[in-house]
Amino acid sequence: MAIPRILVVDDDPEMRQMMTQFLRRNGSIALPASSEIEVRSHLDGGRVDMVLLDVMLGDENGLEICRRLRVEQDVPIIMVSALSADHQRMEGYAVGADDYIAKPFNPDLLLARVKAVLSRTRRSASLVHRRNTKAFEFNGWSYDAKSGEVLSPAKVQVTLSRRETALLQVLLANPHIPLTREEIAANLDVTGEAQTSAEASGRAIDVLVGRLRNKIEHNPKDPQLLKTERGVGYVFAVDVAEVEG
Amino acid sequence: MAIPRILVVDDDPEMRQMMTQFLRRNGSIALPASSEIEVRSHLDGGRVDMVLLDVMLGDENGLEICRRLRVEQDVPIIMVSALSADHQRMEGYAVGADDYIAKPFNPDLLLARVKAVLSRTRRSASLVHRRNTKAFEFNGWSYDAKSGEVLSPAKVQVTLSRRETALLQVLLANPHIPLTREEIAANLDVTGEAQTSAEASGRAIDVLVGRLRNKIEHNPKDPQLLKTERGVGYVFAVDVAEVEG
DNA sequence: AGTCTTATGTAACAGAATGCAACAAAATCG
DNA sequence: CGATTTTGTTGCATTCTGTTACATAAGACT
Repeated sequence: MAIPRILVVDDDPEMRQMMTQFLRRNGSIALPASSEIEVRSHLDGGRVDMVLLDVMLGDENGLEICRRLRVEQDVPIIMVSALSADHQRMEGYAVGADDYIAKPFNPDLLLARVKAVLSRTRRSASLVHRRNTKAFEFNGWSYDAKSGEVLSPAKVQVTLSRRETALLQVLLANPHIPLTREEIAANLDVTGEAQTSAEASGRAIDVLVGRLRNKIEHNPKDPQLLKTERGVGYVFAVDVAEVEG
Repeated sequence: MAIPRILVVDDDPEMRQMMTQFLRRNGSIALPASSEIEVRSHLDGGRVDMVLLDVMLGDENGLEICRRLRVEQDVPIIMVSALSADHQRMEGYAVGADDYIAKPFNPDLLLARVKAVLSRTRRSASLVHRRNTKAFEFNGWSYDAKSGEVLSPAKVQVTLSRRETALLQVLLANPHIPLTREEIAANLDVTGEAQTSAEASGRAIDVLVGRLRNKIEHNPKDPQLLKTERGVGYVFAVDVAEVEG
């Protein structure tokens, strides 16, 4: 599965930030939210693999939200709360939560539970869904995201390093959109452990771009695909077609 | 679903009796067991919807049993233990338990959790035929967890060492998820002993990975299955299908 | 145009991560 | 116990990636 996307719902900004940051450091994409409206907009809009839901949300009630979501959607929910008395926990399970964690919690324990719930979801999903592999085509080139294979228009296989592959993926996801070096760097790290995206010298991306150009541009000195936007960053300047893998 | 059949595994007769009676009073069929052998005979023989597994079983280790069952069978497991410290709980989740309950517990809470896990299982499994034994297929290869047999796409049997088998199991359980060396090592051991898993040289996993590659990769120099995530660890980069065992 | 300033390209280097062969230690088996 | 297999350790080769320094290109301003 791809990187898990976790919706963190808490009305206390400090708590919310703590949790999102921790999850991000441990390889998830954490989406902050503080109200039912925000939760719904996320669930309607993009993919969300799990919801961490605080029980007390100011004037809203987490248990109530959980109950409603359970009826409408099939997304795993872990309740988080300062109320740890047994009957409180049972209420959590009663409204259909997949797990219930008492605050304050050990972050590693939270992570363990998140993983447990996710792997359960994954386990069952693998039996039903079929992962459709993605492949891309651009200007005669093709890139198979599954195998990581890159084929030139002449069907010659080109080997990209890990970082070069990541860059290509970022570009393919954003064709015709100029990206700053910061944006590129931020999106490159999404693989596994998110590093501190503190780019020391700032030129790393330039060099990386140069290396990718050497591999996929017909004439690296006069790039047709990966163009420079002076003063801004770089653009992938051709159309990208997404095809079945 | 019919009345749930729950396997209660505890070597303390008093505890076992208390739990089975409580579960029976609350509408389940409770099957007592006190050792891994008994567990297996039940799982092989009749239908079992869930296992309540004590962590300390005299000279046997509940965590170890859990880990083995997880690989071979697809039955929900709730660990039960007097050890409630956070890291103990994490160990429980780490070996794949669906939940972890500390003794002494409120019987009603136990019931709530049992119901939660069961409803989860029901939700996901209702559409598919329920199977007990596990076998896997990936890229033409097959692995039968029960017999430990590995067959190449050409149906040639390959012999893996114990450690190589363990590594393969860890990978099959986490396809497409980058695993750090620490995560791999932790999941390889779980001998129940000190979870310190102090990897002395840290390179043991690298070598192990290399050895497995030599056996299951078409071209070990250019791995298609067991790929390196530089700076992170390793990934099993193909889809894994669980098939009838 | 000519010059200055800044941004980008890139070769060379360095440090780190990984692959791997060879050896050593440990476990297994008879 | 010795023979065999498995597993961990070590050292070196290779690959990858960021940094640096300098070359080149693009504007900006006289």
